[in-house]
Amino acid sequence: MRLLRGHAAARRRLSAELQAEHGLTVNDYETLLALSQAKDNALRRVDLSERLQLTASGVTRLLDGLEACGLVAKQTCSSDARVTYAVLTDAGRERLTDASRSHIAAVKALFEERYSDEELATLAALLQRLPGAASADAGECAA
Amino acid sequence: MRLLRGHAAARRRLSAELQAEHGLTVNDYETLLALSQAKDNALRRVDLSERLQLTASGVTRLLDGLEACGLVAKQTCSSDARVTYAVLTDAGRERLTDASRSHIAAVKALFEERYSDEELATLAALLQRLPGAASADAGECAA
DNA sequence: GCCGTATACTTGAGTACGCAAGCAACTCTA
DNA sequence: TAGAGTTGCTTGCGTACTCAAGTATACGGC
Repeated sequence: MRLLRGHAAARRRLSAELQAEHGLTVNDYETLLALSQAKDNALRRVDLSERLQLTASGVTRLLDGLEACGLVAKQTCSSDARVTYAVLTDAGRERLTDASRSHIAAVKALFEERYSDEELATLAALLQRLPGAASADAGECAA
Repeated sequence: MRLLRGHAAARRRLSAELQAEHGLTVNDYETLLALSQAKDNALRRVDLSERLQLTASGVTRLLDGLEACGLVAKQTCSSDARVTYAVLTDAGRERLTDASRSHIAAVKALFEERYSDEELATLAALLQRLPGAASADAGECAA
């Protein structure tokens, strides 16, 4: 547990940068990223909660915020009236692009400050096995 | 970032177990553990916040709870009137001992579920370099 | 076609933090 | 020894979650 504790500090640091420069939290950012990578730029709330490792209610409120900012929009599902998709708006895509540059650089810096390329690869391979770690990692420089 | 996301899930799982069985959060547990390892079973709030990677206010409120339960007590510092030590009470030590058995087993299980001994060692060595990761790890089976 | 169960989502209440601001005690400078 | 800065800690307020409970829709068996 203690070994994983640095995570909180790292995350906070990245979140603060993202917040200050683009008005996004890490979860906001990753939501936009997930949507940008998804088919039709849309995802069900359930799938987002899986990906972000949040509960359904967490996702509801996260999206509330992003919807209020106009970065994502709701969209109903024609085949299942229970689901509402979150879709990336143009504003959302734009914000993501803006944020990506500095965020990716920040993540890279954080890790390269401490690890060699080889070590990073090892870390990535191992951490991938923790519960909830997703597989692909494009757009986030393998971190 | 995504690679570290499993951390949240793992932590939640451990915290839930600890909570259900012993009425402690992970931070409660680690506070007791830190005190038990400290000289005279006492630590300054500042040192706890460093070790737990919390802000000073977080520590204040964390200790509020533990003090209310009688697991730690306040103690003034003779040489510096600003500092108040947190000291482990007998009840606190007892609770820690109780909780340790199942918690250590749970942590062990969580990691061994996913990693070999060798991989664990590698992981430990690498993660130790993240900001805020402490060095020694006795009493927590290297996780 | 109806009933039980499962799924998708929202809402209310509670919690564990962080940040900013404040106070008191210490230390350094001159 | 007076001020200026620093350090240790607490408090008020905001936020991002969680869990439990509720609603609405879907779907399988009979």
